[in-house]
Amino acid sequence: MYIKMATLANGQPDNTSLSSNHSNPSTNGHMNGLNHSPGNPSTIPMKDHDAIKLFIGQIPRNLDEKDLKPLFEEFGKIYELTVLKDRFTGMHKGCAFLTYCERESALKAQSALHEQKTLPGMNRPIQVKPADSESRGDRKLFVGMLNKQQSEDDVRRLFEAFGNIEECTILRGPDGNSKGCAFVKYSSHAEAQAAINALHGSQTMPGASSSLVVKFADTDKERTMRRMQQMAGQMGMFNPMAIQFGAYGAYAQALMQQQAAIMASVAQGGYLNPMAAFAAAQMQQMAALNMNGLAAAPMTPTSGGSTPPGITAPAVPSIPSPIGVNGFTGLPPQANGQPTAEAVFANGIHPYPAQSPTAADPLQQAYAGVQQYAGPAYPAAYGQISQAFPQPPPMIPQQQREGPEGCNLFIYHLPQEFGDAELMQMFLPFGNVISSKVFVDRATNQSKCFGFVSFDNPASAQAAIQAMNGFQIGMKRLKVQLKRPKDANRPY
DNA sequence: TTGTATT
Repeated sequence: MYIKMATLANGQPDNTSLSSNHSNPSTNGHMNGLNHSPGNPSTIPMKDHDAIKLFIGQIPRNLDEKDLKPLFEEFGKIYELTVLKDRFTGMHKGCAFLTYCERESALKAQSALHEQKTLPGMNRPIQVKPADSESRGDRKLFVGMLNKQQSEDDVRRLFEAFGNIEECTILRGPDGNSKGCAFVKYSSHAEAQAAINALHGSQTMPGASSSLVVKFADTDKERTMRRMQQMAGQMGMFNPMAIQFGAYGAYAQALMQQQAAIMASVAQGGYLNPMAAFAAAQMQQMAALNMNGLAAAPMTPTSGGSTPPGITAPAVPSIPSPIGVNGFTGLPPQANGQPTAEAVFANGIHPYPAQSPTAADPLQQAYAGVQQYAGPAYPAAYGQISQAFPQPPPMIPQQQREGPEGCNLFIYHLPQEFGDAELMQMFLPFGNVISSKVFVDRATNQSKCFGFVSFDNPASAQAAIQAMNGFQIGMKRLKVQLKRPKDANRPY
C-alpha cells in the first residue's frame, strides 16, 4: 500500500554512527513505537544536537504514525514522528512532524521525498521540509515603502550586503502590481538585524510617502489579524450577542466595518440577492453601532463630501456614515506600512457604491428591513454594551473542514480580495457555516479565487447554491456548486 | 477550477 520510495538505506535502522545510543527506540514505543515524550532519559534515543524537525505535508488522513514510519525509516533512525491532530476532535490534520536522530537523515529525506512523490489519494506531492519552528528565528524582514517599480532584484541588491538572502518576495496585488513592500529572508537573525540597522529609515524611495521601512516580519500580528477575522465571521451577523464586541477592541470593529463595506460593494456589484444585501446592511448597522457606542473617536458625519452617496446615508438616516472607513481611527496606526486586512481591502473592493440604488433596488428594500429590525433595538443595545462586558462569545474552533455529504460547496470566481472570513460572511445568511477556505497561492499569497464552504446541513447548501450561483461580482459571476466528492474521477 | 495542514 505504500508508494515506492527512493531507497537510500535498506530499511534497517542504522545505528553505527550513533555511538552513544544505548537503547532502541522501539523499547519505549508502547503506543505506536514512534511517539515518546522526551523526559525519560534512560529510554530515549539520542538525537543530534542540530537535528532538524521536519514538517510532513500532504499525508492522507487515513495514514497514522505506524503507516508512515516505514516510509521515513528509509532515511535513518526516527527520533519522533507525530501526526498532527485537531486538539478537540482528534481529527487527522493531514500533516506530521518528523525528527530523525541524525540531521543528515532529515536532509536525505527532504531531498528524496519533498515534492517527489504523491501519496495515495492526494492531489499534491508530499511535503518534507523543516518545520516552521525550525526556521522561525527572526530572520525574515518586512520591507515597506518601496518604490512600486522596484523589482525583486532591486530589493536583493539593496539587502545583499548584509547577509545571505534566502528569499525575496515583492508583495503584489491582483493585477501584479507591486504593493510597495516585500519580504526578505536571511539565513540568520544577525544578518536580518544588520539590515534593519543599516536600512530602516535610511532613505526614501522615489514615489514613496515616507522613508524605507525595514522590520522583522511580524507573524504574530498576522496571526492575530486572521484570528480576528475568523472571529468576526464566527460571531455571525444574525447573532445579537455579536454586539458585545467590547472585549475584542478596535480590531474587531474595524473588521466589521471592512466586511460590511465588502458586502455592500458585493451587493451592489450587479445582480442582487436580497439575503446577501440584508446581511450587508445588518453588518453596516452593527459596525455603526459599535462605532457610536464604543469607539474612542466618535464618528461624526463630517464634511458633506465624506458621506458616501447612495445606499448608506439615505437608507439608514439615523446612523451616520456607516461605512466611514475614512474617518475611522480605532485601528492601531499602521506605521510600518505592513499590509493587513485593511490595506488589502482598501485597494481591492471599493467601499462606496458607484451609483445610488433605485427605489426598486432590492438593497434598499433590505435596508428598509434593517431599519425596522435594528432601529428600535438601538437604545437597548446601547445599554447592553455599557453594562455587559461579559465572557467573550464562545469561539467555535474552526477545525472541521468538511460537512456531511451534500453540505460542501465549491465556489469559483471569488473576488481576489476574499479570504476565508469574507467567504464565510458571504454564505452565513444561508445557514450555519462550519468552515470556509479560500485557496491561496503559496508563492504569491494571492487568492486563487476559489474556495470551499461547508454547512451543517444540505438544505443550507442548496439555498446557498440557489441564491449565490451566478451572483455577479464585478465582471465575474460566482460559480457555486456542490463540492466534487473526493472519489470522483477527474476527466482526462 | 475541488480542502495548504506547523505540536
